[in-house]
Amino acid sequence: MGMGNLTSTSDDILACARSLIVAGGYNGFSYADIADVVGIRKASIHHHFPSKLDLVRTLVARYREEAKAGVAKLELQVSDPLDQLRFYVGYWEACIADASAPFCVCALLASQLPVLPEAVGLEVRAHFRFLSEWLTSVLERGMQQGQLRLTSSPRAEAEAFMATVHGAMLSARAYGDPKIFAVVTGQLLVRLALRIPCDESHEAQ
Amino acid sequence: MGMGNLTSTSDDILACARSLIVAGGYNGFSYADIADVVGIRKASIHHHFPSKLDLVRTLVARYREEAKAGVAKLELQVSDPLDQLRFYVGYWEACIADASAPFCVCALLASQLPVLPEAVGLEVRAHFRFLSEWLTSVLERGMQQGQLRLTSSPRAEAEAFMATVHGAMLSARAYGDPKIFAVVTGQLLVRLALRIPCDESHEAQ
DNA sequence: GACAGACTGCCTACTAGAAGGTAGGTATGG
DNA sequence: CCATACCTACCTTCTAGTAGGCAGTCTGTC
Repeated sequence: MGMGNLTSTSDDILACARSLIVAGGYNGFSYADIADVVGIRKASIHHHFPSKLDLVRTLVARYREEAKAGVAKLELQVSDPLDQLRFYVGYWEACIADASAPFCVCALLASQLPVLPEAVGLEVRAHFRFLSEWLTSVLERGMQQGQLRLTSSPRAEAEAFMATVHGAMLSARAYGDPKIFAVVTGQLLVRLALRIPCDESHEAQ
Repeated sequence: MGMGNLTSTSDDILACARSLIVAGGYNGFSYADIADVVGIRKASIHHHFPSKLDLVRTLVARYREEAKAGVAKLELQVSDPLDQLRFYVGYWEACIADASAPFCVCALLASQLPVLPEAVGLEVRAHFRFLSEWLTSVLERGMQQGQLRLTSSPRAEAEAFMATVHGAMLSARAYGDPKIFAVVTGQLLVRLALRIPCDESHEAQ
């Protein structure tokens, strides 16, 4: 077929697999699960993605592309470094609140890295590096503009930022309470913004 | 048999299952995997733990007991709140560095909570609550003693602390580099300790 | 102290179902 | 006519879990 459907079957498969991975990781779903949801047969999935490895590698690669596109768009639309961080955190806050995608695919897969096919592991690692580098650049710029005050190097602070966001996703899931994500990440932002002078003592949400 | 072996077979099974879960989660291992490592047959594992649910529930329950015992011991041996946090972080730093247990069992299981048997999920959630409450009490005491200066409530700060530690485990695994854990958690401790006055500007590692 | 019975730990052998994957067919449309 | 998309039917291997046997060990009773 010459395409035409705005959402092709292979897109449906990828979207379904993504949400299944977000729920239970690489070994937490099967082709049968996808077939049930998408409404096709197992064999048809193999037509689009010969092996599970192909499916997940493609899925993560696409996820990374979307992340890169999202960041690029953010860089264009929002110039203020602190606002960029706010936007990034707010994006996840919304995803977690409406349960549409309550976890980062790569963060979840990273937790099971030892049992992942190597090709997938490499994609996952690449996402971490990308995110870390972007956050580093944002923090660096915020520092140079005197808007953010860091207590250690931009790189180290970026790693801490990323780790805290991932940990906040985990806690929100563990407690079954989306609000905990905002509680944790809110402090992150306040802490970075607070450091403008060293005068009055704000109280964080 | 009247016991006697310091390490019984069921202990071996639990220890093996724990390390397999740390590597790949609930669906990342099978009875066959355990049988291979422990050197018994699959059916013998069912003799000790009728179902996988039994095995993992027991394993997590024991893990929680160990954690509680560890914290109780820490409370006895170390009185200084900041030192307690240092010790806690140092414990994990060592586990990650020597790859003996490079992830918290409950943190890993929490990431797959949606596909976990409910009984296991409840144990996992209970661990998060326990850890959060302990950290809250430590931060609260440190604040009262004027040793730690918090920017938000002890509870919120405890959640952020826990999230950052878990996220640091994840990053260490994603990068395949134990050092990243220390880089992230080091800032956590410095930040809490730094806040004694609001005078000079230290530069963290 | 001998002995039956129960219990424990582990075994071989098996099951039903689910896993990922293949072979080969059919309908459709450029 | 050929490629795409999907199908039915099948295969192999792995999955958790079961049935039943066998050797040792602990216990109570004579």
